Amino acid sequence: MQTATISRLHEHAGGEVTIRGWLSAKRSSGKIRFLILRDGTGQCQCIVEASHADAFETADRLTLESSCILTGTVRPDDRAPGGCELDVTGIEILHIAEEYPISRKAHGIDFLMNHRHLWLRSPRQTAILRIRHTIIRAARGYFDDAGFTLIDTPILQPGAAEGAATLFPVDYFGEEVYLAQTGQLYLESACMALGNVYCFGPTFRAEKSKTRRHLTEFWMIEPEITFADLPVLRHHAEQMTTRILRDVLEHHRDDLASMGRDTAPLEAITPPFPVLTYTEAVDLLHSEKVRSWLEGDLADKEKQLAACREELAEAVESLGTAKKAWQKEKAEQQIRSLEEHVRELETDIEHRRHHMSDASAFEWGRDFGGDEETILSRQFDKPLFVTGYPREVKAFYMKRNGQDPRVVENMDMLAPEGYGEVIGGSIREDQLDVLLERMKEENMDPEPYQWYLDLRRYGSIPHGGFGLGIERTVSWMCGLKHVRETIPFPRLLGRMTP
RNA sequence: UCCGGCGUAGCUCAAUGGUAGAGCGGGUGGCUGUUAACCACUAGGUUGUAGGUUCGAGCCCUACCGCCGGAGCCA
Repeated sequence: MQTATISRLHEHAGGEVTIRGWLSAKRSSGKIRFLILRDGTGQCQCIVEASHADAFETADRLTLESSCILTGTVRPDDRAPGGCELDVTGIEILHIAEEYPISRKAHGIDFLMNHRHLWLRSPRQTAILRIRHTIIRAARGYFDDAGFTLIDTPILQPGAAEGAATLFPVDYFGEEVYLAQTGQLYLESACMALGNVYCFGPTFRAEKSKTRRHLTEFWMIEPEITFADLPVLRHHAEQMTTRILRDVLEHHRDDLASMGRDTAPLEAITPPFPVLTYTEAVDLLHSEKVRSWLEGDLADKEKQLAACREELAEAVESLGTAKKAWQKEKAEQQIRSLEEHVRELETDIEHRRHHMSDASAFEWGRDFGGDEETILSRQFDKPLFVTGYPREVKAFYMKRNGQDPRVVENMDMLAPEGYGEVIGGSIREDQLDVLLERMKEENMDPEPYQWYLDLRRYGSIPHGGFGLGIERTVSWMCGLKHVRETIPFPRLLGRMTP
């Protein structure tokens, strides 16, 4: 007797095997029972006929999410979702589950988040988490293959690398320290020892942001590259992104399809990616091209809204003709989701009206907000690099541009389809006096940074790096509306459990 | 922090200021190929909390709590 995983069940066609897992669904019809077993590798429909009296009786005792061991014969069958079925001859119960709170019907987000530990078992969530794994492996694989050394940077840190207002304080034996918001400063040190390095770990931001793009705890992969200039940084960002796209598309066709992700926009992405300087981006925002695009986009949305309202009217009508209670319920559910869609489109349209005035009125020197990012990235069907932001809106360690001292040598990479910033990076300021001057401008006390400044005292070199936000990347690849589904246990403003 | 919306059965939601309901899920029974199966029966409620208005409040008013959406903030 062989034990098999569901994903490899087809290899045992005709043979007798044992599979172990959880009951994810059960249907019955007279003298036949259909058990859908889930084992983490896949789902399999298992048939129990009354002729196997023991198994048949046991099948009736299984509740949703009960764990069990099934023995039976593997039979390829087109009627089965996975292509294979198991004709069950024996059932061993491991545990009879209590009434499972998550049904196959609709649930609200609050309920699902409160049951995140169980919600993870649903097919959509497992698909997302598998893709997350592939993205992390691809990103790390890219740097591993390119000869980078993995460096683990500390999570407990004495001070701020970015704005101090967004740090989580921790009581460290009576001293206030902070959770890391980047590994960068430490990574720069390691870079001077080992050459090209990268870190991968959690980072923490105490921003009171309640948006679909923010978590208070999220994961970043950050390379730091010796003797680099901006084109080198962009090259690595581009190649890493391409590698991630390739691996996700190669290994997750089914997962992406199961969550309704249209892969065409992902497949269309090939290097090179477009590049704009900040100044060019501001000009683009002011341009006739963007103005007419915004108008066209607004018209599109209004058309969608009209269509959606029409659909809503039809749904209301079908509610009137529904006979069965469940048909009525279904129609009501459809109406609710359409109403939600209408509301979404209405706020979208309102935002776009603001966009039009905001874009033309955008002043050089301001940082781009979500709106500007969205407009810019929507002009391209590939990720967009924006480089050379004004010094004032960027961090102290970014290298000043030699030709134009108003801007720094930085880059953001904005994902297409409105997903916004997924990568931020820069060349680091490598001159001690310039760095000190910059810290003074920011009212920073150089004392706690002496160790960091040492890197500019003992063999300073040009170098730079960037950070890729894992959750935003997962959200983009999966086509999700919110990053809360991209991490197993999201930490959000006002949500800590489970 | 600000603006808006919501809070009713385990879940998703109904209910002109006038007897709290449906579907799903649970339970019981039926059906030999089901795909969110279906059919019948059944149990299940301090309407977020605390006040107020009213003959009467799930519904109106006030405060608070919670969640959602958006803004601000944000490598």
